[in-house]
Amino acid sequence: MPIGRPTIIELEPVPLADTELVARLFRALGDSTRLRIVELLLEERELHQMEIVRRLGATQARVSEHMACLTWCGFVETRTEGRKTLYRIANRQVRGLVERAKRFLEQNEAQIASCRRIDPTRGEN
Amino acid sequence: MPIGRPTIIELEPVPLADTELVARLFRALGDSTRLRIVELLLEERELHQMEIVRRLGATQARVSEHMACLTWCGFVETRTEGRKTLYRIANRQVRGLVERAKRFLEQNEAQIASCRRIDPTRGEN
DNA sequence: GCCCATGATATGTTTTACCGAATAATACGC
DNA sequence: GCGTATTATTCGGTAAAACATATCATGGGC
Repeated sequence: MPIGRPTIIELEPVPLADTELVARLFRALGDSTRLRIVELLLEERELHQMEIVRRLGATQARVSEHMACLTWCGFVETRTEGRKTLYRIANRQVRGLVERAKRFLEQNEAQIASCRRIDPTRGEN
Repeated sequence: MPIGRPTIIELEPVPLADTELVARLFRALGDSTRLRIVELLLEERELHQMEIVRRLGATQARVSEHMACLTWCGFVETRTEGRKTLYRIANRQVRGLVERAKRFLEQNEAQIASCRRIDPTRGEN
């Protein structure tokens, strides 16, 4: 390989990622608690768990489980410091996904808010 | 109101897309039946409902409901021709979202596949 | 060592929403 | 009009998964 500008990594021709897995990924971000955590971390760079608990006003157990999910799935990375576990967003793609969703929402906010299929009890706004 | 070019409706200055709504959007794509429909339409450009029913091997009622959801939320647009309703992807953003998700998945496939929090019965691969 | 702060896990309950089956509405051709 | 192809709706059952509560594990500071 010749020396020169960094090689542009050719993206594999999409290994046709099983649709079910893509759906799972969307579901991972489809819970509002998890998404609030992600947005918090996008703003704050790095937080430890109890701080997240405080900001969300959720129980510690709940946050712990969601952090495990987010970390396991690769959205978040951890680092230990003393007793604390510090969490941060794992890579740029996460922000990209969330921002794209927000941009889509700008044009479909009302529709999505009132879709009876998704959160039936709350629909009919 | 003066005569002339149609007024561009000013979108409200983004009511800071409530996180809950973003989560809802992700949930809309987080169902594998809906996502399969979306991917079908991304490939085929335009299909009517019974054709989708055939390809998915799902019941008509099920497809009908999911189409309603996708249309209502703005992922899909419809057009009537004779008795048939033709469906197509509403805009480029939809493809963008799905492709970004797939690209993310390329690096986290195994993790997401085995996340016990998301589809517990199927986990533990 | 003990204590306390932090985080993980286990259990039972409740909510969400997907699904199949049956039924209804609609529109077109005749 | 009648019959049929297409799409929509309703309802009961069920599975996924979020949640609260309680409990356990770990690691520092003293």
